[in-house]
Amino acid sequence: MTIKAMTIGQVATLADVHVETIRYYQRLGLINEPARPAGGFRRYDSSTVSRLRFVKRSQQLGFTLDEVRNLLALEDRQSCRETRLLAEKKLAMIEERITDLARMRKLLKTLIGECESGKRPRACPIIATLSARNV
Amino acid sequence: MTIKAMTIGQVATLADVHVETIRYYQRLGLINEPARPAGGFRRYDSSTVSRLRFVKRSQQLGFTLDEVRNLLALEDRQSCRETRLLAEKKLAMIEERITDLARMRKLLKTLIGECESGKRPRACPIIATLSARNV
DNA sequence: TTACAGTCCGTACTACACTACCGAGTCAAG
DNA sequence: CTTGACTCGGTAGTGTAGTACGGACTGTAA
Repeated sequence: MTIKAMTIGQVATLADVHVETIRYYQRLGLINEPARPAGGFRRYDSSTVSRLRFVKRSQQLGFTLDEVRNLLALEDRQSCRETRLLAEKKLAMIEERITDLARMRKLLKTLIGECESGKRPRACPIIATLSARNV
Repeated sequence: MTIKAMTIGQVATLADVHVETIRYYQRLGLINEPARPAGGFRRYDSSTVSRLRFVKRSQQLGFTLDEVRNLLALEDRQSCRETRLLAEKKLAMIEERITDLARMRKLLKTLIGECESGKRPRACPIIATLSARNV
């Protein structure tokens, strides 16, 4: 629990983000901005680092920054139920996207397979399919 | 095979895209722009409609417009081998993306499951995981 | 002929998550 | 006390795929 007075650059290094990213998050209201002591540099403690890691982990789970803002609010309010609802919504979106991609994968595989096996000697099956009047 | 002299709006309707989209594709060089007859309106034939459908189908397969440009060039050159290579590259990208999403799905499911079963009575498991020092 | 829908052309704006750049100011080491 | 790295604050640009808008012009039907 090192709660030091760090500069923005040190926070950035610890959280493995760019300084500009921290400023950007501050503009978005994801990270709070300490008061500036009479023209000097702002000082941050390790809670900012934690907060940044929270954001990054949430992004890895597929949450947008807008959704992360909600998650952070829920963290503050300790609202487990609402958090779960958000997570369920995100899960549904991810599953939809996987279904889409699986469909693309299937068609691409079919086309590549036909190409390799040389089933259609004259025309390229991929181009032919893309040019077809109805798919 | 109706090869009429259509306006851009008619082409748009037939290809089920917006007029602005056609103009945008023309700027990108995906669709060629007929000469404008002395201040009048440009006229298009059905090959433009086919081309637009080619673009849309390619997008449905996950190709970006930049990649579609390549595909269109390959269509013109009838290069089956290069087309297949492009398709294989795209397939690999899609599979990678699916793997990523499957990982997200798994973690989200776990977290939601823990939340529902109330295994951890005090803290929300989702928030707790996002706040954790290491994931 | 006149009304009005459609076209032309350019610019600007949308979303998303940053990244780049600038001049001016500040902090810390030597 | 100087030097150099860092910070501040703001604006502007990136990539992707369009969408919106506005003024001027044109084509067509009544």
